[in-house]
Amino acid sequence: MAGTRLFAERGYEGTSLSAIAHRAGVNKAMVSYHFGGKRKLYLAIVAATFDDIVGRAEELPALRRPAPELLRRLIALIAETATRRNPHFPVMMLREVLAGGRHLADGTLGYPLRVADVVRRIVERGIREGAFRPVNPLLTHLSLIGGLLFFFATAPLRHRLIATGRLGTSEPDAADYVRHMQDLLVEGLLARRRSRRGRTLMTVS
Amino acid sequence: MAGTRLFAERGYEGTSLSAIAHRAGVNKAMVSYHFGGKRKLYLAIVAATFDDIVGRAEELPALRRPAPELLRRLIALIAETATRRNPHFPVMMLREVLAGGRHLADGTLGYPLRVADVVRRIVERGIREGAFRPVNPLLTHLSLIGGLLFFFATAPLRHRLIATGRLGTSEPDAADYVRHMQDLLVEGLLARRRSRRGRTLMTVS
DNA sequence: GTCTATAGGCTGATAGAC
DNA sequence: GTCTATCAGCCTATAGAC
Repeated sequence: MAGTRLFAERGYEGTSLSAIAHRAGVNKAMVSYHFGGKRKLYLAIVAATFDDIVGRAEELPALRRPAPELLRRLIALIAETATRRNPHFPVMMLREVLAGGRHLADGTLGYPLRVADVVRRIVERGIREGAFRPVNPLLTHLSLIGGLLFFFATAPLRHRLIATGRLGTSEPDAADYVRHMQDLLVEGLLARRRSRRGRTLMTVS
Repeated sequence: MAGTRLFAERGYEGTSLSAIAHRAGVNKAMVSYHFGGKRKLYLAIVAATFDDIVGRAEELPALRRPAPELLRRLIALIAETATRRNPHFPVMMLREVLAGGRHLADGTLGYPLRVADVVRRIVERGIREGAFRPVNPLLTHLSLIGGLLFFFATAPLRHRLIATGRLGTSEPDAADYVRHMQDLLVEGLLARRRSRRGRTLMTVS
């Protein structure tokens, strides 16, 4: 889909039919003719983007593997989608949740819920099996997905900062970030005998 | 600033001067008169939003406290900003990094860098002191900030899903998420004798 | 199917009265 | 300072030729 990149880079309102038609090498009347207008084109792109990743993620809980391994697999799966299958997925997803689903029909709105459900099933299995400490699955989901989407969605900004010599390092490797998130989550959720948890510090003096 | 909420909810291109003027109860000619146009108004709002949180975060490394505590404080500080000082900060920040800094002048572009630098200094101190395992500070920064911004920026979507009865639970408490992120990060970065790390699983069969 | 031409509306900016 | 009126430009959608 030609408009995917434009919608990802500039958002729904920031992208005009003229720009899409120009990039696709056709006339802008063609876009309305084939997709029924800008809104319908956008919805088709979002659905195609989310369907792939959510469908693949939902296959994971059926595997009879230990929860920590499933969590590692889910992280790798999302990263593989973001790097190879559809580089625009993280930005599209973040743009949609930022909009609060204002653009979306009810069916499309459920995609984030389905991902949250996959994480919930994996985390609850890990707690049941004694591998994870008793942690809130929804909060785990939010930190996991948030950390992953943020990494891939901010790649263009990092490239710009690197090009102007303002980011000390070079672009971190996606595989390194996958390992980082896998280790952070699995180590951070691990059940232990003597926990050091309990310090809140919500108040900042 | 009256336009803050509109820019946060609908983005730069999705917000018109007419809408801002209407919400502020003035004429749209007034907005251009006082701020010099839509772009300058937006830049002023972004700068005001980022200045507060970045400035406060940069005071942390000067404190002579253990690194894990500083990390907990940083998380609490960002959450306090997002809940009490400026509820629109997470969405504004995410929108800007998604745009790759396209809207921003060079000075404003540096705000994310300054937050990353605070995390880097805390993490490097933790490694030096033997509290943290040798972890990449930039990757730590990305997972930390990504997880935090995602939680607060997705609150409107969650409210909508809860209102239509599609999210099983009620809205999670912000203080609970702060504790979750504090525990996840500090536990996940903790130095241990026998590490279980090393499984990559980047390839998903 | 693919194009050009155009309609009708909204945008941001500004001139000018008060 | 604050307003109304207006400008030129862009937007999406579509009618109609081929």
